[in-house]
Amino acid sequence: MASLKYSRQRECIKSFLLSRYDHPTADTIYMNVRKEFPNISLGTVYRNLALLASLGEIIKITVDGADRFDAHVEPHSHFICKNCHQVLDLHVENEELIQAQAQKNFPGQIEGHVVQYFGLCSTCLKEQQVLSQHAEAL
Amino acid sequence: MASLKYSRQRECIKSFLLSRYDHPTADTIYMNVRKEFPNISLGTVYRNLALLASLGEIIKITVDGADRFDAHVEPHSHFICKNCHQVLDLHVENEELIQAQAQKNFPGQIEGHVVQYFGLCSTCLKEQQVLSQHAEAL
DNA sequence: TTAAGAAACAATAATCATTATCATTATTGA
DNA sequence: TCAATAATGATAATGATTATTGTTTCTTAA
Repeated sequence: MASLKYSRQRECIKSFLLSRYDHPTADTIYMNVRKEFPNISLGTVYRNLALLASLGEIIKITVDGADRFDAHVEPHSHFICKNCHQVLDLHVENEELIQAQAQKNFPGQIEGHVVQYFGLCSTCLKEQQVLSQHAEAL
Repeated sequence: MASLKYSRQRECIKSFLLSRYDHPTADTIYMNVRKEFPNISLGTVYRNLALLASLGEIIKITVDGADRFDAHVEPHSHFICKNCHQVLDLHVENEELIQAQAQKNFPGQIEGHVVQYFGLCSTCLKEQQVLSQHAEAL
């Protein structure tokens, strides 16, 4: 019961995600998987993303707007640019220590944590600097 | 232009949020504010929540499901129970240090961060322990 | 005080992301 | 090969949020 059957669509979704490091949304995944399966439906994409996430084979990243997905499951954090909204990986040394620290004050059982950082990515930072130089010049 | 006008509805939304520590959703806020303003519309609630958040007077918490709101803006983190889905406050000593740590490896400009912890709250933890004792007894 | 302009309102339609339904197709194990 | 059943594609439904519209309420300055 509840046994899992192979599906080529699911395989394709997972291998697409493994090839990407930019945390695509369900819609982006849909657009790309359609190159190989022109008739795949968006519902199938969502269904398989939920299944893969429940198996721990991918990670769902809940952010403002549409959820994003990542097949690279080694622990790491994410940086979200408030200007261009791209999601970048960010590995922080010893970040996991905060969980033990948090557990000290907390009567429940902490099983995991996620950290999201916000700000300007290097590209948008440069753009902003250029703009402020222009403003100075006036 | 773009000056802010007082509104009793906005005041009511904010004072309701100040009275609560359980991070209600827009819908919960709507239900409660209706006690004082029976004709208020859900759109007004959303509009004012967005406005207050942009002013920094409240915080929007993006979680799975509906967004939640918090008028207690002192830095603190949140714990989300994976069983009952309630959101609890959690203050972690020195948590802010991870942001400097993260900046070390990152070429952009990190301006903020949020941490969410997951697991079982103390109530659900106890329930689960009772259940597993019953299972042992069989 | 009152008329003009601006901001906020209530009501509701529209949008967007996601989930559910259902008839059909694909996979798997006997 | 064939029966059992999981997965699919198409599409309807849902839930959260945003946008639109016409009306009301403030504010301000004549």
